[in-house]
Amino acid sequence: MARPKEFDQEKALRKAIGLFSKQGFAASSTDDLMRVMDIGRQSMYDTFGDKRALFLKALEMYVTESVHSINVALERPGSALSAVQNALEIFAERKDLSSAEGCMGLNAISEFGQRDADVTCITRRASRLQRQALMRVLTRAKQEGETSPGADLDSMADFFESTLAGIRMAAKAGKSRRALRNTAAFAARAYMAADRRIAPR
Amino acid sequence: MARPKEFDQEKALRKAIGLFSKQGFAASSTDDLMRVMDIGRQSMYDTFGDKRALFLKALEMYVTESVHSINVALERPGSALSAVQNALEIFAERKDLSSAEGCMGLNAISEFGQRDADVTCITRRASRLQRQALMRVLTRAKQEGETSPGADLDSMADFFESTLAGIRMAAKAGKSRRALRNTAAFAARAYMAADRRIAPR
DNA sequence: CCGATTCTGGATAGGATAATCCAAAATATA
DNA sequence: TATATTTTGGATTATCCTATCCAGAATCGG
Repeated sequence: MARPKEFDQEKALRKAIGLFSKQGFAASSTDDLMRVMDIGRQSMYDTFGDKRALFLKALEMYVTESVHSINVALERPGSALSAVQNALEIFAERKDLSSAEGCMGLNAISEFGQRDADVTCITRRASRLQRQALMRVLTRAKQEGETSPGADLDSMADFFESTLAGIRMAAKAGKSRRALRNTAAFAARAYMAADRRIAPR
Repeated sequence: MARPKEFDQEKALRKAIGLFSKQGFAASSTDDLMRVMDIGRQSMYDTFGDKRALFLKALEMYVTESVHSINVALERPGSALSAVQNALEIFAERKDLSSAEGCMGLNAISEFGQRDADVTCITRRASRLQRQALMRVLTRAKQEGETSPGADLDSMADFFESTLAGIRMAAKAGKSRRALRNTAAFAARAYMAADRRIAPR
């Protein structure tokens, strides 16, 4: 047989995620990528294809893990609304929320908008998965009487997603961990307090 | 004397803002810029300096106007909290909130993080101006008894800023105008409902 | 030990890009 | 009209970047 690959593909991808998160796609040269991934040029092209393919693989991996970690929190047993609140507060503690790294998913949306079909496909699929989990827990909250019967779950979901994005951007903008925590806590409380006042559709 | 400049610098800057908002700094070539600004290469370099200087001028103009328009809404006479709510709802209607354009300020933060001192300086100054206006109106709300006496104004301000960022990103991610409106409305109501529950520092 | 495959590293082609230079046309004031 | 300055557009240079190619070293199974 042949010589086996010497590097850990997953680890290398994580390194690439780190660089892309910092610098975005356009500003990350293949030389930079080689350096942070600590592999040869040939290995990089053989294993991941070209720079764009590498970016898509990295993005896929990032958003999958990101959404998963949020959904785990959302699916916590017990009070549904508490799970939502808790998910927000856990989110504000994530270590990848920093000015240096930032969220690769948001960066990708920021850099490509909706112009790149492949990027959009990946982010939208992830977004859909998260939305589904969110709607499940909100529906449960309604069924169990934690929200008013006429609560507008879609608006609540929009607001939740927007809050996450806001926290991510605040982190990238250099806000302190304390500020992120405050924002999440405020949103979490606001979340519970507000639904009572929302008119049904 | 000499021949006067034939193009409107401000208009040209706005065109540049449009392109940078769409594509970011790195992905906008000088050829692209010339084309959208509809001026010659020499005129561009003579008037604005190099690409980076042009970007900084465009960013400066963008964030100044953006913050100003929000602050005008925040300083509306009458109920202070209503002004805050109204500012959110007006914001959700802004025409520059679209998947195609996006917010140039957020794009810049996303692309450069805190690594570029000049970019950071511009965005931070704008952010500070907005924060000041926000704190003024929140302080007034407190003084006039619209919030609880122990309301945590800093957290409220953090939350407000985060909400704006969240709406901007939602727009860039392709959400419908309707979703943006819902998010703003929900946040606005949440905003009023929540402060009663926030513990003082 | 041998053959097959992969790794490493450097070389290189090909294209895009930023920025400068240059010369001719245009337009203001004196 | 004459002069000075700017505009315009093309040509140019030098650099950077992506991606491929190549050759020798390394490592596995048989």
